[in-house]
Amino acid sequence: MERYNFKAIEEKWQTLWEKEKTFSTKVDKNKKKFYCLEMFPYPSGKIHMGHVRNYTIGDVLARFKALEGYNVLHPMGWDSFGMPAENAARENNLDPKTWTESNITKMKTQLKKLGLSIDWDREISTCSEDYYKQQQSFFLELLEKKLVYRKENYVNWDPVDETVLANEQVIDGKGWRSGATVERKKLSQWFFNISKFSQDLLDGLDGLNKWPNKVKTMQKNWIGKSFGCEINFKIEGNLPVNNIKCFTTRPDTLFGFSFLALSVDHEISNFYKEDVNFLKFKDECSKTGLTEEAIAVGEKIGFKTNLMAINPLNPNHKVPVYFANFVLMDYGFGAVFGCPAHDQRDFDFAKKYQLEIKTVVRPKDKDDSFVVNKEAYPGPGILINSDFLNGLEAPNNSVIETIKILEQKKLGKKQINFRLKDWGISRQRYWGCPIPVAYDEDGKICPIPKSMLPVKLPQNIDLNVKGNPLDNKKDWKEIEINGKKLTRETDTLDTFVCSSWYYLRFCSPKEKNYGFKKEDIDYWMPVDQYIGGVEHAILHLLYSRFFMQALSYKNEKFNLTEPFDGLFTQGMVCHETYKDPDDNWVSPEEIETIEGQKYLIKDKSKKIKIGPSESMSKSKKNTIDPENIISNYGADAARLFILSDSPPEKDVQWSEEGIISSFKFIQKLWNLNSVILEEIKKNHKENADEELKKNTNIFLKKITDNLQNFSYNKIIANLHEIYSFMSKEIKKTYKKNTIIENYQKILITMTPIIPHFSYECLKLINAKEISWPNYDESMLKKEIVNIVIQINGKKRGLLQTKPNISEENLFKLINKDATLTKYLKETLIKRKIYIQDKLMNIII
RNA sequence: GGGCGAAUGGCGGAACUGGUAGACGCGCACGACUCAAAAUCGUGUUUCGCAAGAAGUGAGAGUUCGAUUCUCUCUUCGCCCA
Repeated sequence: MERYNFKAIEEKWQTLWEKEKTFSTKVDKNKKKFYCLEMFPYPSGKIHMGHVRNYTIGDVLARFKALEGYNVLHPMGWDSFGMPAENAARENNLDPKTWTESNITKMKTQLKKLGLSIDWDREISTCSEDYYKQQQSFFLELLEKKLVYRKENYVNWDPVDETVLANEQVIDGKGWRSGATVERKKLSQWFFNISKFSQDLLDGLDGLNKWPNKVKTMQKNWIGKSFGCEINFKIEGNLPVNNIKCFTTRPDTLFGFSFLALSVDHEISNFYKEDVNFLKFKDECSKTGLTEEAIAVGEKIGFKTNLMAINPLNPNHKVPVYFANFVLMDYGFGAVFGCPAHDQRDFDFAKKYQLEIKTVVRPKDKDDSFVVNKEAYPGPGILINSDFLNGLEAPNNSVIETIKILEQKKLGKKQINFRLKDWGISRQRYWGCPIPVAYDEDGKICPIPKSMLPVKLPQNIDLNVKGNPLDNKKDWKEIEINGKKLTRETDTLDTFVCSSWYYLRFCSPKEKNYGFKKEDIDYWMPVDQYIGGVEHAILHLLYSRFFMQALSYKNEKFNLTEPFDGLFTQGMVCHETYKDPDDNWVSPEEIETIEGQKYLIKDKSKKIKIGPSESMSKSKKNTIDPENIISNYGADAARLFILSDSPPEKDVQWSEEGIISSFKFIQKLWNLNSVILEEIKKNHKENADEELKKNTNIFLKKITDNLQNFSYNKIIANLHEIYSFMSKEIKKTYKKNTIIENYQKILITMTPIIPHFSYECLKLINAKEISWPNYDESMLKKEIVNIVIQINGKKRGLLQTKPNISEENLFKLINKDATLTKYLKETLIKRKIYIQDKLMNIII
């Protein structure tokens, strides 16, 4: 038998699809649309297994929907701005554009080898002038609507490289490249006013029924709506300070108040500018780190002021005011009131500075003598030691009641607080979308006129200068508009901005006048199924949702609030990790297996230690190159395996055995195909029986259901089952038409998974019109059912009968069955439970 | 510390709304083909037991005629937030 030549066949079909533009799409109002989108890749130069998984999952869906008759939009593009290009360019002494574009070419070739049903005519790249021109125009639109603004903000500053670092570039407080200690520096930055939409973004989640709950919860927590109270504390002391405002979610614990804590950046710190001790303390704070996480694990330290804060509910109660490292300027007003008994941070702080710890909430199952001593009690309960608040149920009632009282006395007011902060979009880098504004001599913002867009990135840039390369490019920076001398903004936009609207661009990739065309959006949007990694569950998805809100805001023509109707988050691709005897990571390619033991190929005296399977990463050397896999086993085998071992939402373990097994399975299917082709030629006159039709029908139901539920791993099991059935069944004699008809249906269901192979086989049987085969509901009815017979809940036998047998008749059958009657002899039957066609449980 | 989720053979994983636990695959064992090996095909494979049978879905309880599935407590692991 001829071996399946995957190389020739895969290439043949890929060429054909490309030549005939099989997957190119147009708006067609007579057809129902389906927009299938996978998160577009960063063009690093090589695809990795994560891409293979992501795009295979999407492709299965896109192909399935197309066969079902939908007009499917399945595009691909490149998230092509960003730092790696700048770093690579610096290292290799070329420019980011060249590097990026050559990577795109390489990756496109690799992706095409996967046989994806992508409309490449719609390809977009965010670093193209064509794309960022439209982005700049959106920026100006948002600027007009006052959804973009400038403010001073702290950044991570690398004093050696003179550059701003992203949080992940700060490693142990040091710059990732220079190694210099990172400073906090105040810089004027651009912001999107995302917090304006906090409530809308929260409410929108309720309508997203096809999103995983997990992601919705994560977004909800990120937005972090909290209900509380703004309290204005009266202050006494040696400074001209009368009041300090603070926000709290627990005003009901005010009687347990024992200090007021301020952020070191609080405006009151201005009075301590010259205080050496305070400056020392401030320095100490920045050493322990100012991220919320560092604070939670680190020691709580404070700096005592001479101020006293007055408890608004009890004017005789005065407590000291501290600066404390665990208070952030970002939260509330940069001031919190401390109630040590019911907050662990406050508790730790109070212990350290010997402040009062007064219990004001008792758990419901304790009495009023309950006292907090070893650790704070943050749980629910009843208020105690709180004068007129005593007896209230905490926190629900007590918070509401306390706020009422504070409002009546004009000491505070109800407030909703959101954790979500405005989105800082300024980046001091070259390889990003230029922000289309300039400044006049007074520093006034002058938007670049739309007719002058795009503001192009300058070429021949020196990336080795300190700081932002654009800032050093004088001939670019200094411009003249309408005779006025201006200086360009040198910040570029965060790349998250590019990915916040790319799905709109796919609808109208070539539109010149605007980011998209209304009629295209009206037809294609929203994305019906968005597929990508869960690592983007918060930022990218939230930013995209915000972008829709922002574009729709005060816009009569465009009104789309949720971009992604369905969301699917796939799991990671993992692989075993290997180490040599000296504990160095070893890649799978450096290993040889001899009699079940793994050895280093270079030095076979060295035995390999097998570590746990972990997500593929270069640092652990457990990556597998998809290009090698495709050239050794073919795209179909790769697709088959990446889907087969685990449900798509969970992690999958890549293994040599697994890919080989998938490769072999395709060969088996090919052999079966040859047998079937022979059988068709024989032209039998009679049909063996109805088994083939019936089983094909059952198979169709299973596979259709599994496709709809993203149970792609079960589809592979279905394929194995139908293979095994067919290879036995084909030995019987069937009429030519019966074989072709059923086999064709089976082949069609295989096209989403292993398209090259299936289309080749379909061609060999001369299949013409290819659409998703429906199954016949009436044929699914069983003629014989297996009924489980349990005695006292234990399975004791299995009876085969026709469906719908009555309880009496079934019992008669049981009484004829010797293996069952032996359990029933001379005992009283107390009860019989009969589940139609499934089970009878006899209680004795 | 908080939130969410998970735990099933040697391994990856099935089991629809509570109703035959272990589909399908990997691995392993045996057999066929072969001088032999590889490849391929076939058979078997939860554990204990010769068998009849018994036990069995992280641990412990509960609800139920019946629990992998529902409830509670605990353990471990993962992810996110802090």
